[in-house]
Amino acid sequence: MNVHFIPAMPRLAPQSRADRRTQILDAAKTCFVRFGFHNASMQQICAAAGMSAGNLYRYFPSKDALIEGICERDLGGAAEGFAEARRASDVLDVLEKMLVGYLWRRPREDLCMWTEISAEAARNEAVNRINRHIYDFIIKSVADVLAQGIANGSVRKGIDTHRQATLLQAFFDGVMLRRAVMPEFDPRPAIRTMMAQVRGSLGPVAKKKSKPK
Amino acid sequence: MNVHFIPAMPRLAPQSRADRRTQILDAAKTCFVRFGFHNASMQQICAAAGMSAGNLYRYFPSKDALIEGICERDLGGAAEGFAEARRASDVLDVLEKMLVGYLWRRPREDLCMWTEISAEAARNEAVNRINRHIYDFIIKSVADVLAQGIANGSVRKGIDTHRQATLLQAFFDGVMLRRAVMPEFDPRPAIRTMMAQVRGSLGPVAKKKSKPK
DNA sequence: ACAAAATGAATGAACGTTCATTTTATACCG
DNA sequence: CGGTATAAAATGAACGTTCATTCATTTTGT
Repeated sequence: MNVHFIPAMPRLAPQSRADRRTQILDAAKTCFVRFGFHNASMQQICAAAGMSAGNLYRYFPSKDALIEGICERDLGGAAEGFAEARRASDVLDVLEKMLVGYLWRRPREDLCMWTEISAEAARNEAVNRINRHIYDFIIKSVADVLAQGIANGSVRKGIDTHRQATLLQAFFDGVMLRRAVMPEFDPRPAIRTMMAQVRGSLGPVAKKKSKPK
Repeated sequence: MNVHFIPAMPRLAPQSRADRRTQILDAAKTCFVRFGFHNASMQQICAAAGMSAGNLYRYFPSKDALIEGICERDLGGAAEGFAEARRASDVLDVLEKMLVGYLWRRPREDLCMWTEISAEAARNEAVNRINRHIYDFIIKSVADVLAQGIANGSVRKGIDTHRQATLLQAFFDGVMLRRAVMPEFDPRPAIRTMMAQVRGSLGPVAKKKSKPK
């Protein structure tokens, strides 16, 4: 029995492990959207992933871990978007485009998923941490974009970028929730109106009402 | 055994039935907030209501019915608030006060509850109907209040009241969700900033930038 | 005497997770 | 090349709970 020792063989098909994980996350996302986080059973997710329960648990230690996985993946995508936005010449324009991109062009399932996660975050410690992480990232990114706008003249000086980011974030969440609940809701008019108002108060100075120093 | 017949006695302590129902709804609300809709067990709700399971089912036929009951009750409360708002002289002021009232002064548990219901509405037919009913009512009420503002001069003419209502509603939902998830979040600065921007675009005409006809 | 009100143990289904087992793929040796 | 050893990959039945709902029975109020 005793064979030499540690011949070792850390075999594992090079990228196969990552592939399996995305395959599982895709299946989980589908199930969570369709049935909700609590009503989706692991067996359903296993079936959707074309895989046995025992094997799935080799890649994710629990149902909660699946949410974590999904969030991390989506967050990565958002990071790219913001990186582009910071390079734009009119940042309010690009913020509006991003809103439309996430709230309208994205498949509605994603919005349902995020809504689900937000609700879950109100009482699930682990999910709450993830949600805060995402929130902090978005607020920071939007504030950065606005600061960039101030630097390049597309946004008025002296505004509180953090507070404005909070505002836009709340609007985003509200529309997300609405569209998750009402598939027929078209968020584009609301987005256009919202950004028009934001431009009114953030846009480059309209030269008016200056207290002479 | 055969006693006369139908001596009948539709006894039931006059208001007792309604009392029991509110008692149950209060208990259910507490549990839903603390554990979430799916994780709250009927046995917990029964215990909180000080009542056996069998008896509870005499008043509500299912767990879903409890959600319906809670929604209907809260909707009644909101109706009163809007009725007052319509009588105000500065409607934007009163809308801001209502936002603070619902998003800050109200116990956070209510916000958690509504968030829970919204998420559930994304996939539960019955809850979705209720949610739409509430949404329609709020949009209509806010639009009415704005129309009243136009009538009494506190809101600029020519705006699209329905679209503005949609905007405010989305903002409301977003803040609700944020506060449900982050107990320490203080929504008042965001509300103040939001309403300042709304005033900028809806307030009585600031006499400026008029294209001479 | 009687029915409404209330009880709470029982029921049966469903769930997340585990584990003893089998399959698959590769590395090593002759 | 072929055979064997090895461990990773994968299986799926089983486990122990938990839960919404029911119902035979008792209590209460008139």
